[in-house]
This record gives sequence, C-alpha cells and structure tokens, in this order.
Amino acid sequence: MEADTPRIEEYLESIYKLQQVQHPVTTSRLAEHLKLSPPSVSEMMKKLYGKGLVNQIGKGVCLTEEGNSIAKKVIRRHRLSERLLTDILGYGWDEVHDEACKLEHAISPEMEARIEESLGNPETCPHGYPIPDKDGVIKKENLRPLSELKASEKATIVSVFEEDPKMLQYLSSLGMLPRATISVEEVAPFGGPLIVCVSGSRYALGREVASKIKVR
Amino acid sequence: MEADTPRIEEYLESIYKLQQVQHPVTTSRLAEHLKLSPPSVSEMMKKLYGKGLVNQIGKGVCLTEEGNSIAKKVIRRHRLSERLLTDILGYGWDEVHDEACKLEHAISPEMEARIEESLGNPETCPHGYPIPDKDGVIKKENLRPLSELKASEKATIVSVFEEDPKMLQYLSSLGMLPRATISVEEVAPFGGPLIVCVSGSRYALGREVASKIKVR
DNA sequence: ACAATTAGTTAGGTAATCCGAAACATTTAT
DNA sequence: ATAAATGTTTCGGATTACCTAACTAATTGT
Repeated sequence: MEADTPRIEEYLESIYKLQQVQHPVTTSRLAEHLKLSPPSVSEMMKKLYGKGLVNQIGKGVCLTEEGNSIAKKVIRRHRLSERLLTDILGYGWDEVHDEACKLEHAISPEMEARIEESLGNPETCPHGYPIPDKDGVIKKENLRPLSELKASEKATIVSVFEEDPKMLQYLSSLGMLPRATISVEEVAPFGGPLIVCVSGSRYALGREVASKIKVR
Repeated sequence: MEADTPRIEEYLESIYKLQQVQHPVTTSRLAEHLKLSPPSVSEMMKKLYGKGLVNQIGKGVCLTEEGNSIAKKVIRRHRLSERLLTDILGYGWDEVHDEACKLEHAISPEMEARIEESLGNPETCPHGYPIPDKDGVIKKENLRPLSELKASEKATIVSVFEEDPKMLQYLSSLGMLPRATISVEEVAPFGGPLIVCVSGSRYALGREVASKIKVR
C-alpha cells in the first residue's frame, strides 16, 4: 500500500520462496538464503510485522495476504526478466537467475507490460514456473515433486529449481527440462535415489534433487 | 579501480553531463540536477576527491581521467538500455530516459555485450548520442549546436537533448530528430529565435532549445 | 530432567546517504 | 567599498541496513 524501503521486496521474495518448502519460515533459514546475519533478519521481521506483511513473529513468519501479493509482483518481474534474457538476449536458462535478481528491481509496471507483450505473453519463466499476472495472481496447478512418484509412474516435467546454476546445467545436460517426459523405473528405499528414464536414457537421481523438479 | 558505494556512479554520470555544458561543475548545479541538497553534494564531492575521481574541490569540480572513464561506462549502459527499450520493447524515444536511469544500474558487463549484439551494434542512442565502446571510449566528432548556425546554413541533425520529454515530444512532432536535414532561414539578433526549415515547414526555434540540438 | 545444542533477540556499533540551520566565502550591485 | 545576494561548507541529526558479541529461549539427546 505505502512506501517501501528498498530491501523489503527482497525479503518478501525470499520469504515467499522459502515458504514453498518450509512453513513457516525461520529467521535462520532466511538469513542463510539472503546471506545476512540472523540479527539483521530479526530486525527486518519486526519491520515487516509492523507493516502487516508477515503475520507473526518469533516462531517463524508467514506472509500475510498483502505480503504475498507484493512478493508475487516481484516474482512476476523476476520471471519476465528471465524470459527477456533468454528469449531476446540469447542467455542460457542456467545463466539468468542472478541477472534477473538485479533486473527485477529496475522494472516499472509499464516496462513489465511491454516485456510481456513483446514476448508474446509467456505463461512461464524459462525454468517452468508460472508468471503471475499483473495483479500478482498465479493460476494454481497441483504439481507433485518428482521425488514423490512411485516406480513405473510416468510424468511430464513442469519446472526445475532455478537457483543453483550447476544443478540446472547438469539436469539440462540430461535432457530433464520443462516439457520433457520422465518415467520412474525404480525407487530405492530409505530416501535413496530414483532410477528415472528420460528420452531413452536411464539415470540415478538423488531424492534431494528430485524434490526440486515438479511434474504433472 | 576499487569498490564503489552505490551512489558514486550516479554522481559521476551527472557531473559528466553537466560538464558538457559548464566547466567546471558547481555544487549547486549538481544538487539541482540530482535533486539533492547542496550539503549532500558537497559531502560526496569530498569522497569523490578522496578517491581521485574529481580533480579539485571548492571552485567546482572536473572529472579526472578515471572519473571520466567510469562515467562513460555508465553512459554506455544508459544508452544501450535506451536502445533496448525503443528497438525491442517498442518504447517511444521520448519515454526512455527515465526508465534507462534505473536500468543502467542493473546491467552486467555480460548483459551489456548481449544487448549490443542483439541490437546489431548500434552506434548511438535513440536521441543520437554515441554509445561508448566497452572500455568507455567515444569516437569524438566535432558537432555544433544548432544555435550557432548562421542564416542560410544547412545541416543534418545528429542529436537531441534527451532529459526533457516534453521538449523531445515537441521536436519530434516537428520532425526535428536525428538524421533530419535542417536549414536556417533567418537568425534573430540579440539571442532571439532561429527561423528554421525542416522538410518543407518553417518554425521559429528559441535559442535555448536550439543549443540542445547538435548538428553536423 | 537437564545439559548440550540450536535458534532468536537485544544491545551496541558502523557506514552510507540524506537533511536543515547556520557559518563562512564569494560575487554583484549600487 | 560595502551591503545584499548567492554559493559552499560545517555541524548536528536522522534513517536504513548491516554487523558482532552476548544473552535468552527453545529443542533435543540421553
């Protein structure tokens, strides 16, 4: 609603992302993700709470309606930036995350609309995540992490976690990218790897990595 | 050479621009251009002087070699951003300056190179100013302001001052943009207007405005 | 249960960047 | 030449956002 100090968007974006994985988001995880000290984060949480952007304080935080809405607008700019970088400037999909982190804070609503239009209204970022509309609304689809598939299940990859370029490059080299068909041959017990099959080749995929791949 | 606090680039860019017009650049003009108070600027000048980016202090400042070089790298990013906005995102040339002011601080050397390549190595920004190369070097051409032309002289418009969208729109509507041919019919004495002719139409142009148009 | 570990907050401090008020310096005009 | 106007810097103060060290609270292992 009102004036943001510049960092707030960055915090909200991080909280949003961590929230996908862990609910609520703890101070220390946030500090780790933002590469800041816990006291810095703790202090900012008080500010966010004061502005009504997070709903509690102390035992981890969750975004409020408003916090969520702001976060999704930032994420919209991030994902549009990524598409600009890949589709127009020729970047590889494993190179765009960090650049987009800077760009997302330099993009006006006007520019947002123009990027969207110039790109032909893309639905997702290069990693398969949906691009929120201009009001921050995401059409929610019920996706499963690859790690939850049972043996002999077949699925289509929808998104791949973007923040680790090394992992992206690796998965990309195996052909595990959005829209690829993947089938699970075998699931090792006790959190062991999945044996998966992508376009004819068989690979062992750690459960940790598999949980970062969403399928439909 | 070393770590910049974030504002430094912005100051250097402003100093560079004002320097084109007035040598050396005074505290108050800088404050005006940056929309800051004179004390703020005065303080920063001490810092710039300490870092060897300006060559004196007190009676206005001039950029040193190094200050100039940094400024031109910022200007390169600014002008490449402007071209990205007009050529790829479909902005009008009168709309891009302010957007580019934000973008220029979010562009990595890598992205700089990719924009340049994607745009086909443009030589100038949409307003006709040259884009410095990646080392900040500008091929210098000896241009005259339109205001210095004598009656019955003919010239080609090379650049039009970018920072006043209203003026840009006005000049644009008259067809006074880079590469247009302009001839001077009459020059009123005592700093009065020039009567100029552009593609068949005759206009009276204030000396002040004419000085913001560079011709060859 | 309680010691050890882990997580979170408080306290105190630093650095960058801005401001207004007032002091100083310079220019300009009479 | 000097008073008014203009320009610049000094001073004290505010804000934001970060840090380390120390303290407190919560969890966990045995």
